Amino acid sequence: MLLLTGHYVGLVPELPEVETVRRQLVPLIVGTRITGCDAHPSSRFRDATLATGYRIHRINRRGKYLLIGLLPVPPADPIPTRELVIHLGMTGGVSVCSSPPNDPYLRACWSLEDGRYMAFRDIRRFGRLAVVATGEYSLLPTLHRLGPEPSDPSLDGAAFHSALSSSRRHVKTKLLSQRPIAGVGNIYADEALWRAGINPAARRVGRERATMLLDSIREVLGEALANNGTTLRDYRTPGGESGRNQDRLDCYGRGGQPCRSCGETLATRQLDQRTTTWCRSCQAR
DNA sequence: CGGGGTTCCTGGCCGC
DNA sequence: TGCGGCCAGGAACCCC
Repeated sequence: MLLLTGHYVGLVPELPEVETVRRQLVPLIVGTRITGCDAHPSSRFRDATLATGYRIHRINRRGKYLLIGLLPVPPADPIPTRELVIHLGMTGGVSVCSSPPNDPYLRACWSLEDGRYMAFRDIRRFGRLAVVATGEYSLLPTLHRLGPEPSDPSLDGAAFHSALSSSRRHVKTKLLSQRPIAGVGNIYADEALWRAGINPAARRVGRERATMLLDSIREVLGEALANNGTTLRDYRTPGGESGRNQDRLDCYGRGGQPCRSCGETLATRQLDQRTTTWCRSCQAR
């Protein structure tokens, strides 16, 4: 029987979805030792085998990256801890199951000491994983230079405004870069910009509006997390439920439909190679 | 070092 | 019904 945690198909996992997966995984695998691994030969996945022999002692998250803490067995001194870093990409998902999965999209499968398996499946292979020395992220440039977590109390309006002011790129593109703040992808960028009334193509955002945008990002991500994430197609939690946030989206995916604030038809266009939906009236330049 | 463009993938969907 | 073509999209990567 397959127990799925974060089995995403056609969904872009952003911070709330990755955090949902993290919370589901903690009680299932923390404390367990990895005894073996089969991995897809692609450089995106073959590092999975390097986790063999380690014990999983914690699961953290930074932005959209899952950070699975590994302790050597037996413990060494000093302890050379490592981390299994997983990015779900667009269609990646992690599952824990009691028999070997038979799945054409399986990219890595770790056997656990208690006879279970942890599997990473990823239809489109946009995900990737790596095993690194703890905190050593130089081979993962986006993680290496990742902005603060939305929950970071030191991230205030002034700091966010400063981070947004360091270049003249479109504000939405800066959000997607993961530099001003970690974990925002296309869905929640559109949602937060709509809520804050900021045009996605703005290149300068004043101090006051930057504070509003930061508040909107925190609200949007928090509400999505409370709803177990956004399901656009086939995401299922271990109990087989969908996330519930897709019904709450006000902007993303609603191009051509009326703005829920003013009634104007929402517009859609490509902005820096990303589909972008916004309200020409509420989010005027 | 920043920014712009390209690439990786495949199921789902649309139109003929 | 079948099929070609297009779309979604995070982040690495390459080049200027």
